[in-house]
Amino acid sequence: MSQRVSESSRKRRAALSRERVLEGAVAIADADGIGALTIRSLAQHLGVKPMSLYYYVANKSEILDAIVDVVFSEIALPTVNGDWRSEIRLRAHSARTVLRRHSWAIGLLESRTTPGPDTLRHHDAMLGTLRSAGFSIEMTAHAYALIDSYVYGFALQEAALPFDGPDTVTTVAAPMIEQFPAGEYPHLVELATQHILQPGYDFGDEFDFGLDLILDALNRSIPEQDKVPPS
Amino acid sequence: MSQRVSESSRKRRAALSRERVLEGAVAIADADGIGALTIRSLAQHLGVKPMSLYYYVANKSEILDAIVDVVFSEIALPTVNGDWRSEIRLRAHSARTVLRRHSWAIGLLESRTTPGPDTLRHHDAMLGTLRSAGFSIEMTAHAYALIDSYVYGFALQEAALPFDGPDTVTTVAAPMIEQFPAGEYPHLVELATQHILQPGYDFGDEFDFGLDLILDALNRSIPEQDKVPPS
DNA sequence: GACACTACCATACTTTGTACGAAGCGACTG
DNA sequence: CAGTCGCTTCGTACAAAGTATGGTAGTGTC
Repeated sequence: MSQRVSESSRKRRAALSRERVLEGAVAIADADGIGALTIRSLAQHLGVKPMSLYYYVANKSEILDAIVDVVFSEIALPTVNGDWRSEIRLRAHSARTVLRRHSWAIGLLESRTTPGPDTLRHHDAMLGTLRSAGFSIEMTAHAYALIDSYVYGFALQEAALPFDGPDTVTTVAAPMIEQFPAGEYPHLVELATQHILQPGYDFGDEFDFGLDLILDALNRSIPEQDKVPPS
Repeated sequence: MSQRVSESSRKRRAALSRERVLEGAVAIADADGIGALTIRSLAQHLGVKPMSLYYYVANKSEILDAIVDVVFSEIALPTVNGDWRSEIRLRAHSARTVLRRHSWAIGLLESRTTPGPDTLRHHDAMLGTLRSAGFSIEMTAHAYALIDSYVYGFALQEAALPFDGPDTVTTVAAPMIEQFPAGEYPHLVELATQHILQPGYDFGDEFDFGLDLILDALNRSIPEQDKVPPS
C-alpha cells in the first residue's frame, strides 16, 4: 500500500496502478453514489488527468465489472468445516453487510454479466459448503438459488429504502403517509403506524427471520443418513 | 384520456401525452436496454423533437421513476379471497414474468426511492392478503420482507444470467468453463457439467422450489385458530 | 547517443441532459 | 376581423461525460 517509486520520478503523488484506480472508484461510489463515478471525478480523486486512467483500464465498463468483483472479494467465504447452517448464515450476514456498505453494487449486478475471479471463487465456496453438508447436486442448485435470491433481494430492498443516512424511518415515512389519499392504502398505513413507525423497529432485523426460516426448511430436506453432523 | 384535438391540428402523428412518453420509454428499454433510453432516442421514437418531451416530464429521472411504476402496474394484484398461498403464488409468478419482460427495472429499483401510486397499491394488496390469511402485523412484516426479497432476488439473478436471447446455457457456459484455470472451481464445474448443462435444465424452474418452500414454512407459522380456510 | 518502454497527459470529437426562450395554433374577446 | 392568451412544440446552445488519437517525459539498454 506504500509507494516504492523513487521520490524523484513522480512529483509527490503515489504511483497509479490498476488497484488504486479500482479502490478510488469504490471510494467515490460509496461516498457519493455510482452516479458520481465518472472518469473525470475518479482522475481528480487520484490526482491525475482523465486519460491517464486508460493506461490501466480499457474503458469505464471494465471499471464497473471490476468493482463488482471487488465487492464480492469482501464477502466472507464459507468453509466446509463446521455446521453448514452457521457457515451459510455467516456468509449471508457478511454479504448483507458488504452490500449495505456498497449499495450501488446491487444495481450493477443486473447489467454485469461477466463474473470476475473473486465472484467465481465465492460461488464455488458456497457450492462446496452445501455439497459437503449432504445436499445432492440437484438440491444444491435449489438451495443456492434460494439462498442467494433471498440475500440479494433483501439487500435490494434495503438499498431502495428512502432513508439511508441521517434520515430515520420516522422523518421520512411519516410525512409520506400523511400525503396518502385518505383510505387509499389501509394496510400500508396499518403496518406503518402500528409497527414500522414504533420505536425500536428496524427493517434490517427482518433479515434473520427469513434467513433462519429458509435454512431450517432446507435442513429438513437433507436425507438423514447424508447429514454431516456439526463438528 | 382521448384526444379531442381535431385531425387537422397536428399533421398525422398521434398527439403526445405523458402516457405515450412513458410507453415509448418502456418500449425502448425493453427492446435495447435501459442504456439505449435517451431523451433523443425517445423523441425520435415518438416522432417529435427532444425538447418536446419536457412538456410532459420534468426530467429524465422522473421518466425512470414513472416507468418503474408502470412495471408495478403490470404485476397482477393478489386478492383477499381464496387460499392465500395460491394468491401469493400467483402474484409471485406474475412479478417474475413482468420483471423478465422488463429486466432493466430491477437495476432501477435500487436507485428509485419514490414509489409511485401503482407501486403503493401493489404493496397494499399484498399486505391485505397476508393480514386476511391470519398473520399478525408483526408476522406480516416478516412474511412480506421474505417473499419480496425472494422474488426480487430471483429476478435479479435471472437478469444477470449471461444468456438471454438466442444464446442457450450451453453456448455460453461451456466455453466459459473451459477457460477456468484447471481445478480452480471444482464445485462450480461439477454443478455445471452434471446438472446445469444437462439437456432440459432451466434455471427458471428453480423459482417454484424456493417459493413453495417459503410459503409452506410461513403457513406453519400461522396459529391454527387464526387460519382462514381456503374457500 | 539511439532507442524503446513505461506512465502519463493535451486536445478534440461525440453523445447526452437540459436551460432558455420563441414560434405555431386554436379559442376567445373586443 | 384583429388582438391576445394559453397550450404545445421546437431551435439553439451549453455543460458534462466517455474516449480516440497522438503526443511527451523519464528511465533503462545496448
